[in-house]
Amino acid sequence: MKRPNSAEGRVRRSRVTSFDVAEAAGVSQSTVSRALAGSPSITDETRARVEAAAARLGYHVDARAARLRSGRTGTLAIVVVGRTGFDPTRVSGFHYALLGSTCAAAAECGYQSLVSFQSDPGEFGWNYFAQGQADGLVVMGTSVNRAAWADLLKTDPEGPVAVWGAPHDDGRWVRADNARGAQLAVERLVNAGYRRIGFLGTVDSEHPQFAERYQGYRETLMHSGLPAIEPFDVSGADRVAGGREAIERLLALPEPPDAVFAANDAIALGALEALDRAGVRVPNDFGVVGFDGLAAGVHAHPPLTTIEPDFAEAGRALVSRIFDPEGEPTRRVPVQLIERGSVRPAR
Amino acid sequence: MKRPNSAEGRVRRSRVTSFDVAEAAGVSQSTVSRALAGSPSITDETRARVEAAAARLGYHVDARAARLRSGRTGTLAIVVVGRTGFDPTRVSGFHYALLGSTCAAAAECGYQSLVSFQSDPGEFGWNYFAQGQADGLVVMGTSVNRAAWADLLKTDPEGPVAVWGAPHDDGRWVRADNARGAQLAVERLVNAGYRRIGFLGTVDSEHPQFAERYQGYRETLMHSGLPAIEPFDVSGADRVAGGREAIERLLALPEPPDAVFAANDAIALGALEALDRAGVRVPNDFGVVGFDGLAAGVHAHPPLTTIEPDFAEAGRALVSRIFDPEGEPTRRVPVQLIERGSVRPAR
DNA sequence: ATGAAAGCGCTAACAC
DNA sequence: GTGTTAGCGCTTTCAT
Repeated sequence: MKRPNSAEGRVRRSRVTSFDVAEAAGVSQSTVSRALAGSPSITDETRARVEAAAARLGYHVDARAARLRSGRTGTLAIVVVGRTGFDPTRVSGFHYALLGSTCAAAAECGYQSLVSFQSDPGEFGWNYFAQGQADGLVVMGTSVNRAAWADLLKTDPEGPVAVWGAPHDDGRWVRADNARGAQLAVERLVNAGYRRIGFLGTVDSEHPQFAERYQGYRETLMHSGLPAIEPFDVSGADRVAGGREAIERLLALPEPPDAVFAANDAIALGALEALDRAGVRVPNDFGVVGFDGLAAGVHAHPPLTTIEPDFAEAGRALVSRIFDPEGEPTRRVPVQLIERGSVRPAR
Repeated sequence: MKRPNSAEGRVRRSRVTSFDVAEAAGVSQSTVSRALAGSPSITDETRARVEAAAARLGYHVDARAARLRSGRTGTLAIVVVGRTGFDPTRVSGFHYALLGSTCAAAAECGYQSLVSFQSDPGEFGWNYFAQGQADGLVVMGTSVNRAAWADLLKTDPEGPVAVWGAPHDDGRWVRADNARGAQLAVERLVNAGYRRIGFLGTVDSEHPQFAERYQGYRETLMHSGLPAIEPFDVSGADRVAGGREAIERLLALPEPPDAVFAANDAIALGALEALDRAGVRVPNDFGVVGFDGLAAGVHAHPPLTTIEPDFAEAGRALVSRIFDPEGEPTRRVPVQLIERGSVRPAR
């Protein structure tokens, strides 16, 4: 049994290698590798001996060597895209939750998660494949960072990629079931007896998620025989402020709505603030439903009723788009109405 | 120039290697390595030639090989510890913020972040060093997960470790400046004219952070000539519910306090709810200060005044404990009073 | 079912 | 300042 790694009889090897385990277990080094990798062609008895020896010596497979040799990394790269010019880690609670779920989903598949927060040109980097750092890439973040999404599209890393939040449809996206969410939200408002239901959020091609929610809002209202209203624009980076301002414009109308479906929870939270300030009683005189299931909504006044995507499923959908590209992976993540308190009881 | 990696003249190499770049640039492979690694012993002219060739061929250093050879990984492992029995990714916004800041701090030092969420025995794993997966380990999370912290202590991974949230003092901790935070909070309440100021939070050896905050609370009150009160216990996994219940007990007292410093924002948020429900007007008749700077506090009713640690510094402190163990790294992260609205103006 | 041998692509020690 | 050489520790053929 040759041991190319070191001369026999040295005082102390710095690291326990598979050769040490092989020697201790009385097998060859390749048997150690196979036994520990769970190869079916190894006797239970041999495997037990190898495992015992490994445990005794405190041996652990060196991931660096395993990766170099096998070409795989067992790692999923996750990039969280923030708003240009802002601290890249100050992303919304929604993206943190989605990040967590994606890490968990990766772990379920035996993958580790390499996480990076990026918001500015110059710090963009999707090059995980060429550098042998990951076997897959998930990019999630705000659609408003045009530069980041454009850069991703341009770079087009050659490896499996899944995306949440991109303003473009390049076939790698996973999204909430926005149509269904809008339907749940609007039906709930209708059933509560609100009669003029508005939509808070910018609707254009750069906000496909919002556009889908608006579309669902329109269709559901039509089915209910109620009028859909032109969306109240919420532009600007600060969604909360945007929600506030939208409500101010809305209340100044001759015939203001008596409820809104907000394109997301940040907008809804701003709306709640402005309504409170204007003395409008929520939910009695005005209903609000958000979208995202933000934790902050729990402590709002009143607590925000919202549409929450199934985060665990969202993580799994992103991961499965990458590691089971054959299977028909979910692109639409199921959503749920979370009753909290910004909509009065159904009639 | 030998190319052990492949016979010359093969049809197509699957991967561009440093040998290809060397050939294209007319230098040796090791010069390519040095040039791209930024070695100072390479001429600007040579480096330029190498970089041009690398760019032309689309070459990128293979991290797997570089790591195997150098023994380093350029990676920081970050473990987020959640509550036993709960979804490991449903951790508080505080820990998500700290996670983000730590990733950012690691990136500042040129390190990548390998993130993992762990909450249950059986899924614990701190073994990043033996497996050659990371050069450092940051563990952060809730002190209530006894099993996790005990397991970390027992396993004692042999490599640089830094910790936030552990109930034990093993010399690797980084924490908020809890004493200073408590002082800022209590002084603010005193200046607003509240006269019976309570503390919401369990104070025992398993909650060193809370104990430090209580200690700071006591000392500041003494300096102000006001009475300190025995802490209102907040046990149970759900801090928000705990805060609610603590307020109920507090209000039932013959001489209830007229303000509280809550050991953290979750407790404070629960307190705010219970006060609202009881018809106590905050901040006019009752002051509340929290701790953590939770985003949810912004939308509470009223918005929660709180003590916020400098997250960016917290991340840097954790990372520097690992990568500059020589320098005297910050163990106490500075805090700041964030005025929001749950304390009335100072007199 | 196991062993022998061949590298994965790079960094670093050593020469010059 | 650059070239030569020797592995890092493993997985994976290919034999047997």
